[in-house]
Amino acid sequence: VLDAIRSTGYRHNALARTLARGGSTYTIGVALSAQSNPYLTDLVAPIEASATARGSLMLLGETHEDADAEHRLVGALLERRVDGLILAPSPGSAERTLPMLRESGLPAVLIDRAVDAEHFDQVASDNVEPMAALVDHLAGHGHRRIAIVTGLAGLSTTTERLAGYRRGLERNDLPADPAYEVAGGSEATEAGLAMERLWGLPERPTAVVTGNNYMTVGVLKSLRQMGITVPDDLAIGSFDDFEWSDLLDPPLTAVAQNWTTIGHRAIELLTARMTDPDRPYRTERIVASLMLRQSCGCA
Amino acid sequence: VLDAIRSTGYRHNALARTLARGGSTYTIGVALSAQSNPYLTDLVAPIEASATARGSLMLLGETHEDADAEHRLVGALLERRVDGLILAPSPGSAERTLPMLRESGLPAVLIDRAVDAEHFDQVASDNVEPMAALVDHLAGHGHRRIAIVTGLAGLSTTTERLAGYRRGLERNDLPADPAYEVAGGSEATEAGLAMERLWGLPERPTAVVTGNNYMTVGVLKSLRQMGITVPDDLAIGSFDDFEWSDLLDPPLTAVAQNWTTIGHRAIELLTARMTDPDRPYRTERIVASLMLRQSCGCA
DNA sequence: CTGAAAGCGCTAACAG
DNA sequence: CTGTTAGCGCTTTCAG
Repeated sequence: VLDAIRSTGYRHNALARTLARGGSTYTIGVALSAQSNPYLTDLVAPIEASATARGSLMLLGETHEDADAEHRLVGALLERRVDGLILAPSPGSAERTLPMLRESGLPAVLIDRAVDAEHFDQVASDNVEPMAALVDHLAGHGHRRIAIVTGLAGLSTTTERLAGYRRGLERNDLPADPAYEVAGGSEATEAGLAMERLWGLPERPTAVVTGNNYMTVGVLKSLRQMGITVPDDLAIGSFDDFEWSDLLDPPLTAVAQNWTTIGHRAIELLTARMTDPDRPYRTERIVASLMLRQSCGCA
Repeated sequence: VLDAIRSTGYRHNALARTLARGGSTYTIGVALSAQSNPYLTDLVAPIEASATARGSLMLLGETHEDADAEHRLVGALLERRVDGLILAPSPGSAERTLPMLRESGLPAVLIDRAVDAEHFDQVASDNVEPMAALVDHLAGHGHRRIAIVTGLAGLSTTTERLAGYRRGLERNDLPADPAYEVAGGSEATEAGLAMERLWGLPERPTAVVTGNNYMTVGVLKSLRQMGITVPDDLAIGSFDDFEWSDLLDPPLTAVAQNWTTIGHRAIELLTARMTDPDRPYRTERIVASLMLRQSCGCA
């Protein structure tokens, strides 16, 4: 019999089994935009570890930060009968994807952007306080004109980090100047342009904070191009850290999100919900840590 | 009827459909070690784009660079009836995974490490010539004692890059000194130690090349710790580039693998094989480009 | 052209 | 305890 198995090249059909059992597929869906998440690896590692532990695989899809693509993707995941879903909601998610997901009854947890605490488990970085702390630190170095390059409008992360920036200004008795809040589009090129605009201001800022890693790169490059010295001409603090930040010139002061923890908590919340669908929804905020290096003016 | 659909919360069952049709699952498997591939995003983007184009999703799994884990993973992928597989073979793949894969008849393409041109389509970087070119360049700067920090023994990439290093030495009439070939274990910490050993040599090298990005980081950190100035005390050239290499201090001269192209070609070869299972096997080598910056001694 | 029936590869609940 | 049968949710074929 076993010989026959060998010679026929027989393989168990997991699909048929699932269908017959009416049970689980041992597959969990992960929907996010890899493009806008360079920390994919960190985030996904704990998810995959936990998946492997229960004999599951990850069905990975790209949302492309697009409500439509996301809707299709989640639909496809639903049809493939994943046991659970981890989703980094795109802008516009709330219109169609989230309602659909809710009605489907599929255990799901939202990551990165916290958008619906009423109906979903969520895990995201605390964006406000760490950004405020970054401003605190810059103010502590004596800066009074601190600007920000903000991300794409409509993203909860953008809103929250901007709020953190303003909170930071306020509690250091610094005036909030709209001219110092420039849009960097969450991406390098636009952020570089935004930086040039800031530098062209009659009253230049002496320090700047950026809303994410891509914008940091854009700002750094445009600074280098303009021949501006960090931190002497301009101090800089980044929201989002790089793996090689201390090899940069100068080493970059940054807020490091704890992606591994986010992934970890996400998969924990997901398994919890899979075992008990009726438990109350939780939104967890993960602390992000301020990594003090030299771009802020520290020695 | 459509109302009923809505109210029942009906969803098409893709599994049942596949079973009934005996057709494809519209899922392609991707098996690699994310841990050892920081370029995951670049690599995966074209794969996912192409998958999306044909209405497929990616079933992603980790090999953990472990023959056993890899074997289980590929088995699970097979049972889930993926339409095709893209695999970055771990060391030891040839013992069990590749034979199994071969017998299964599943369209597959091997990436990153070229290990079996007889029975598989493969896509990998050209490792030899770019590494030799890096040595050429260093020799051109006048260096005569050029060392290498090599990767894990047994990996085809390690072997090939070492071969490239030796070819580079030879064609510049430089002697090959075994003391200058130190093992960095493909990972940062060990590479840092290897660098210290190199520096402790009676006849120190004046330049060093590294076998991958992790080892580059390790070497750079250990250099910084030892207070060695790049490129004055020691010139350095890296196999593997970083997204932010030109922001490093000094900007890093590196061989940049073209991961996007690798992913692109992989998915092309895969679809080609899916449509014609009997076509001859191809191994494609993707050119890697030498990015000249300052760590090599260029102005 | 609509409607019933068979079957995809399995598992679970039956008889024997 | 082994062997048969029904049925998971679909698609396809074949009658009506």
